[in-house]
Amino acid sequence: MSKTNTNVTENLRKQIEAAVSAAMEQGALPEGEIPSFVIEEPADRSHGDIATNVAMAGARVFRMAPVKAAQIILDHLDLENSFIEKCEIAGPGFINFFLSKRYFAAVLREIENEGERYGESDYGQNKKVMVEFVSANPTGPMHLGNARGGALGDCLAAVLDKAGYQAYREFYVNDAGNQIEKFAASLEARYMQLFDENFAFPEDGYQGADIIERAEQFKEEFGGSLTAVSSEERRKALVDFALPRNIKRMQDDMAKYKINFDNWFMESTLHDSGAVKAVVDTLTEKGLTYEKDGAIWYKNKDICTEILLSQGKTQDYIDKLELKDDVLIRSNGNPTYFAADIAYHKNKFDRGFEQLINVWGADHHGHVMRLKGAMNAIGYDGDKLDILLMQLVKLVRDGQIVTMSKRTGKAIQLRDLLDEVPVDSARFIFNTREATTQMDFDLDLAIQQDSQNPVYYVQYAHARICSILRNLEAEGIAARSCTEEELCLLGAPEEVELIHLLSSFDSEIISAARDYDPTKITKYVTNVATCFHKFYNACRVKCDDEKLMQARLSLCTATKTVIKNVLDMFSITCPDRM
RNA sequence: GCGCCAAUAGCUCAGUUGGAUAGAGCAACUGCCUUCUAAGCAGUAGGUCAGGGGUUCGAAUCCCUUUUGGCGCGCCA
Repeated sequence: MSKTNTNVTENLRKQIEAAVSAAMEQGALPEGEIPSFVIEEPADRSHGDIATNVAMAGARVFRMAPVKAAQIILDHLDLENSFIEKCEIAGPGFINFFLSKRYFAAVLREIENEGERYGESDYGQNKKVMVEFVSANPTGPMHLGNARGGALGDCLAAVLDKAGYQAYREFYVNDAGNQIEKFAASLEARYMQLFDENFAFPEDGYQGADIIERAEQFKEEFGGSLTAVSSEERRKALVDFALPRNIKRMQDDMAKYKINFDNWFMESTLHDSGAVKAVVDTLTEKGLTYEKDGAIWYKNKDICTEILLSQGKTQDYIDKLELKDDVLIRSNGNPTYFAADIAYHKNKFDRGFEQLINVWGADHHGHVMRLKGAMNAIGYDGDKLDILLMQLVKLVRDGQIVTMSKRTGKAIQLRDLLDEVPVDSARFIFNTREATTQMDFDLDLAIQQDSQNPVYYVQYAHARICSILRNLEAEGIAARSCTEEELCLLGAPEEVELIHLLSSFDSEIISAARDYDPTKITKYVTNVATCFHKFYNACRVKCDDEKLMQARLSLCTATKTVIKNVLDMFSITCPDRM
């Protein structure tokens, strides 16, 4: 909410509580706990600007019909010096409040004063939050799921910043471990096949065409020099050649997608520094590991059982989960991804982040509990690690679902998407569906540059406002600050609805930050655009009444500010004309 | 088998600390530009909120259950 809005709501809550207390003291209501109640904006404006269910929520305590209790509360309610000019009892016992026009004037003046800062709040108390997202394997090109994760993660971080957190964007590069071995073997096979087509390709190798391309690039630059050396040397040379190029390609793609990570964190640094080994030693010292079949195992079952019991789950429920222990160090001496991940998240906490958010594909959900548990096990707070699970995207083209597969090499890659779809469109559309829901990405629609594409609808509202301002300026009419009296001329339903919506901008931001859900903001700004278009059709800005015209110009400017603040926040262009 | 996520109009989806008559867009039909951008707006039509049970003043929303779909249960990541 705008500060104006917040103040009104908070004051009203206190005033209602005071009224209930007073009624109880005077014996008009039976003594008891003040019930918890809601203050909200009714869906239907004829029910007022603000409504509360206090009388219904307290029906049991008050021991009387909600409508009667509501009247008693109203009798004890002191609304002097507030923005509320009228209240009434309605329906099953709601109390509806009607705001005075002075309130709407105050909202518009606040937006004018705050400008590009409007929408910010100190909700996050400047806490350092890390959002880790995309973190695609550098063994191949990024896919459509990475595109969704990128848009969601980047915009989530933006929302957190706006809500008063210090958000930090990080990309974790898995440049070590098993998949790099596979990458090496695949590269080697593709390289050797350029000289001997019968050279065997590993069964579990990466089949993508990009591997062949890298092998060909190496051959172009260095010829067949690697055919004569040992397999070990050959693989190392190929990985040293291909990996930095793959990482560079991911960085280029992310830059094109307008995502700027604060840090690209290399998994290999955790192995090189001994951090992975150290964390395994820590767990061993705590008695949480054991050896079996030549490997070192982590007692995941014990740790998770303890956590689940503390959450009130039954032993029966836990037994059904069939929790398993996990390997930290393989019998061949190599640490697992899991071991590195524990070290990585320890490292994040050690860098001073108070809250960690990871955006993961839903296919990793089996990994969530064990990682949080491991954080607890090494003395950190697993509850400060939140995993946002994102359902995978289905790509639709010409009404047909296109299945994605790295192995077939036929999948649509993030790069293909960005070649075809405008960045604005991709960033916006990926933020129109909650992370938890499966999403069909309609490629034809996203490419379409017309009104069906939601981002154009919002941008159009902004361009329209700019056009109005331009036209009036050409006639020598400049927008100016208005007096409260002038702003109180705004009273049409379309004007009131729009102001209401504008006033709730920072509460929308806070709500999106709290729920880790940036899609709330794309929905919100779409709603702002709709309300503006309705206002535009119902009320002419340019008119004979100079004061009314200026008041409407103020409303236009305030709307422009909110739309621009949202689009800027999401790194989506905000054109002045279309 | 066990677990996680989902199911709302013909299609794509909104709709949470439980609230008043369940909403948009697309598709169909009807209107609104000699005045600020028609990439817009207004209206008509379209519903067993997957089925069933429960909790209570009140359920799309919370609980149980059935069905359907996606995902996961590795010395992969």
